[in-house]
Amino acid sequence: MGHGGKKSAQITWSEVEADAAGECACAHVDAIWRLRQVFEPELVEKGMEELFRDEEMPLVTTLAHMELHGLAVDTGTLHEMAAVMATDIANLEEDVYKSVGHEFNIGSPQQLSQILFEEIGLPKTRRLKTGAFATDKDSLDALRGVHPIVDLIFEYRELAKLKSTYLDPLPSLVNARTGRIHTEYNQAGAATGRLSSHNPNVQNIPVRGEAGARVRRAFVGRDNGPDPQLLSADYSQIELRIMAHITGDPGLVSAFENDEDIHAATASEVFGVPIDEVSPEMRRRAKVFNFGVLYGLSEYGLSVKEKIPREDAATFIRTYFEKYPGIQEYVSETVSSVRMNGYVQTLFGRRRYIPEIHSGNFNVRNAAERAAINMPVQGTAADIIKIAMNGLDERLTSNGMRSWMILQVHDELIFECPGEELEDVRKLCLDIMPASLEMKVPLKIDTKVGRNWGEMQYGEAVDLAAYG
DNA sequence: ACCCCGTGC
DNA sequence: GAAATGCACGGGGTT
Repeated sequence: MGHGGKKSAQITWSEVEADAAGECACAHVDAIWRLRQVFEPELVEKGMEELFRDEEMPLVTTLAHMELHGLAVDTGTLHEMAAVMATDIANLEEDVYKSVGHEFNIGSPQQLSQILFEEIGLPKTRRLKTGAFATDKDSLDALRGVHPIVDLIFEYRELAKLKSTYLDPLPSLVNARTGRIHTEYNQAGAATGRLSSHNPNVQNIPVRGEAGARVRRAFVGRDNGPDPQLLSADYSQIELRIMAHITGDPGLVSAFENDEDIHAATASEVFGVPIDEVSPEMRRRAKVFNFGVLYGLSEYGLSVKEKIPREDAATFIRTYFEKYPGIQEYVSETVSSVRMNGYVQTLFGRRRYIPEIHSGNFNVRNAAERAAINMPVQGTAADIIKIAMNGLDERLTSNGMRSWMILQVHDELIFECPGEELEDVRKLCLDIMPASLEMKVPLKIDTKVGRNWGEMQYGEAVDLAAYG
């Protein structure tokens, strides 16, 4: 919904004369009808009319319901947090200036580079296009412990980011009439078929870290009372399950069929130990492999990220593909297919054209290959949740329920429910969400409930009676 | 308008 | 031999 643009200096419909508005609306309808004459045959020819008719068109209504209903935020909490954070940030700035000997703009990457690497003389990082040295997280991570200013920068950045991106803008996005936040979803914003969200972007609200979790707690149920009113249902490991389904790789499929911890199972395979002897470090590393393969991670990228010799990274990747040969096959077949056809597609026929695959530029071409490898997986996940959203919206409406689907965060749906409907909505989710696609592996749904988005407890474990 | 950086999945 | 993990949005600095 919405026009999806970032910003526009337009007047609103309420300021337009009724006659002029009618004229304009008719012109739109006429234009859309003529566009249909052009695009409908193309959809048919490409085998995408079902995707369009049964998935995307119903989603227009579903998203409209979500946007119009909106969600409640506790603006009091946001304002308090912003005030506390302002003094924390001021104190950190003072500490930084004292450490350097003078004031400067910590938020300016150029000035910060000058201070850290020229004035203080810290070991230089990679050079940016601008000539300055990189001050991003990974670069500064290597300098922790070298000088006390590094930790101060990290603390400053964390708080400044949260305040400027979330705490300060959110209260002003509360609609005066509804008292709620009404994000706009862009249905055709992402090249893979994912949704995007803006005004505000509800798909990148912090979740990690103590300060970040506090921001999430400001997203509350309608009454903002002690009783849980929010229900979250998310697809567990949906992209790796799709990878298992597409590739049919026996190791991956059997891990999911047996409901194993997938990263532990991968660690067990790659490191050659029984699954109950997998150490936390081995599991963490296997998780990097599993996510890396979805994005086309290279041996160089792995060696940098894991701080291991390139040869070791190469060995890991080779072993990984030996254990999951179906994945290796998928990667090479996808790349040759995109070269041949010029596009890749999801299991529902959604296409992404990638002309850069023929680029003469090595970098551009490699990036195109990685995008091609990722799209069918990420895009099929997007199709699956979109179809589920339509089913859920339809059922919530036809059942006459008072619960609302209010948020989508790629693999997660959030509902605002009267307490007595929580259990019914959970059952609807468990019923509908896995049903979008018949797969070689189960689609698993985890559910949580809570009084706000930051304090959610896993479904089965929660005794709803305890909440009265 | 672009760059850098950081948040989410 | 290059560059080196996919998809978004937003704040703030700089030009």
